[in-house]
Amino acid sequence: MFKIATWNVNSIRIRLNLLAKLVYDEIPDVICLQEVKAKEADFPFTEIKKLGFENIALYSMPGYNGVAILSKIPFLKEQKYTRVEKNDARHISVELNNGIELHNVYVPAGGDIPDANNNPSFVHKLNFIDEMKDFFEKTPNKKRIICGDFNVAPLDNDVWNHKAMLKIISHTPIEIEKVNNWFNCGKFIDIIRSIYPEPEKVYSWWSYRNPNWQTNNKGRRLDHIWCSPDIAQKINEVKILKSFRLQERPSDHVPIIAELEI
DNA sequence: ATGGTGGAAGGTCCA
Repeated sequence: MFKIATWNVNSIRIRLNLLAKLVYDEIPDVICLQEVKAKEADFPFTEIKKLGFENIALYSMPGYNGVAILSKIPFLKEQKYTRVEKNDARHISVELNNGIELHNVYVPAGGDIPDANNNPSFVHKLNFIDEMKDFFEKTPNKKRIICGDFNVAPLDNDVWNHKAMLKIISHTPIEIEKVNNWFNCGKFIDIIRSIYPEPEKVYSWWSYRNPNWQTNNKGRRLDHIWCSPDIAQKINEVKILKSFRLQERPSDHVPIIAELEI
């Protein structure tokens, strides 16, 4: 049995109490965090080790971005990746000693204007996704999990209104095409949708800017867990922990849990 | 019809 969590925490230091709740409630073996927003010297290694995660792989920078893998399972190897020629701290991987190669990815949000000619952030996002596809195409592996905040809601029911969202970054056709190319290059399985297939609406993020987020429920499924075909038939359970959005000082993303038999 | 909120920093930038 292998239990993995992925969560965009939007600052690890602010979210330590909720991280502890996640650990106590779900007892995951591995937690992938995005947007830790703390440089190495400010990262709460001691507190996280006290929660039972002795193995920590961190790729971070001051202020923005930053990804971490917290694990009860030792690492055989870890790697940080420079993406689109920026030391942006958005992609880290570890080889777990249970044979799984685990990638934790934070795809750029891409700004507000859905036009590559007028928005360098959007270009950066598109190039980032292309680079992910190239990377995974060139380095096939049969026991692989890729998870994180991809900042793209690829399916119609990953957003509250498919048609209304087509011009909103995270659901534009060009992003969806690129994410699909990435997805298809490894014949990956969308672990979340394998348990909650369309047309069910599935969201993992609700904007901070909407105080009525619960009533309006205009969420998006931006966070993903994919796996290679070899481990796909052994998915026991997937949970999207929406209650974390109701806690005091929540992240705008909620944790996602997947339990696999490996 | 632009703003709404949150976080890191201690300016504004980013989401």
